[in-house]
Amino acid sequence: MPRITQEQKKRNREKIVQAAGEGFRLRGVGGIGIEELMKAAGMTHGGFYNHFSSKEDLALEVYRQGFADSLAALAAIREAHPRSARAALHDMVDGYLTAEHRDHPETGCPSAALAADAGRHGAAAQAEYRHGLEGYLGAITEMVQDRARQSGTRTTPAEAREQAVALFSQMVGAMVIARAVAGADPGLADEVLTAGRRRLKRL
Amino acid sequence: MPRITQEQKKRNREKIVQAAGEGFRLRGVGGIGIEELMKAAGMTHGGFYNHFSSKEDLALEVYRQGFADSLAALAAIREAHPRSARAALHDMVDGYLTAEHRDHPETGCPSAALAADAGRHGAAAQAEYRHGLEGYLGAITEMVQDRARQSGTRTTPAEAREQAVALFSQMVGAMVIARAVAGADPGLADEVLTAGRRRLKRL
DNA sequence: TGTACATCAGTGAACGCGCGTTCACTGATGTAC
DNA sequence: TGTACATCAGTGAACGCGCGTTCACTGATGTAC
Repeated sequence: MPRITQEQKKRNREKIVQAAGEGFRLRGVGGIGIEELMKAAGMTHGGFYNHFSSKEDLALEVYRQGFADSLAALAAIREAHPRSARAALHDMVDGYLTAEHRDHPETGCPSAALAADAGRHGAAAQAEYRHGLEGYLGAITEMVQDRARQSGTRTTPAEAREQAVALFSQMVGAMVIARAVAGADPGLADEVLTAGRRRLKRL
Repeated sequence: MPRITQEQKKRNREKIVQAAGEGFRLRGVGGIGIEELMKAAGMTHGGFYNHFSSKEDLALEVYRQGFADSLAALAAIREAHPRSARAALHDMVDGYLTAEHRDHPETGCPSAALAADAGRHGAAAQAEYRHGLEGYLGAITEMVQDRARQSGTRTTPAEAREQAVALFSQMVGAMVIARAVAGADPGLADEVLTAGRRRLKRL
């Protein structure tokens, strides 16, 4: 049957990245093989190297796209609250620390699902992760600054940044722990998410 | 040369758990093989199954011992500050969110190094992790209660527990993120740890 | 206390298996004229 | 616009490799008498 259209090739590539985005998040980069990923994308495994030079190369693309998606979602939240960064931040926290997000790592935050992997992989993976995280932290920092401005509080850029970093750390930590115990003790997992939500909204 | 003393067997088992504790934390449970672990413990791989029924069985023992060590370390901190739970909590945070801990996962907190693995492994691993975490959260909750009592603040047990859960989530999240970016951007990693320390000590 | 023997911890080769990657092949697509 | 041919994306078999686990073997230990 091959050869196929250039557009079809592009679509196939996207399907591979999509399948890997979900597979890597669910089971770790090392936890799912290329054969299974390609099957999920609707192809056989041999063609993988027409799209990527290696599995690690695919992982980089997954990080890139994961952060791009997260940033887009954050931008949508901000646009939904043009007058209140405080409301946007609350929405962000409430959307993040949910049972839905906990039970579906495959479509969720790349940091919560892949940060441990990133730390263990090569320099390129760490660089890609760092770049994505920096962008995400930048967006949260802006939200914190906007909130301060809107409430008339005086806040230095360094303070806003520090608050954003701490806020994000807490969201990720609560999600990682909630997922680790979700199977054995859903009540404890809920408690972890609730504690995070309540504390973060008290600011 | 075999057979060996019963005491020697016990010591060999401990060496395997020790090697696995470090290897699993550094590279994940799936990231290091039994042959390499046994070599690090000073043996060849064939004897592994005289001590454990499977690799997963070894992972359970690593969780168990990791939490036991963490709890013991926490108890030591509390004993060093018999009159001030506040000082003990500060010590805990300052000891946890350090570059030293970030750069040495192999001897550090099991949650920061293994929680992502725990969530992906079987029911037994999750149950073991849950049990260890529950014990650790209980100890932190006591410290928060002590602090409230010592400062004359009125705090319900539920509030203390919630604070403990949120506090621990934040410590773990900051460490996971700091480790993910440490190789690519040590400055950012430091910033994450510092933001966590400052925010947690402001309570 | 001394002797005979059953036990069993560590050794190292072997097992089946799945992994990431390579490759010869196919035939529709893209292109040069 | 039509024709001839080079390109190349997907296929499926094959590669070497490392994994978790098993096993026959060895010989010092533990035990029964």
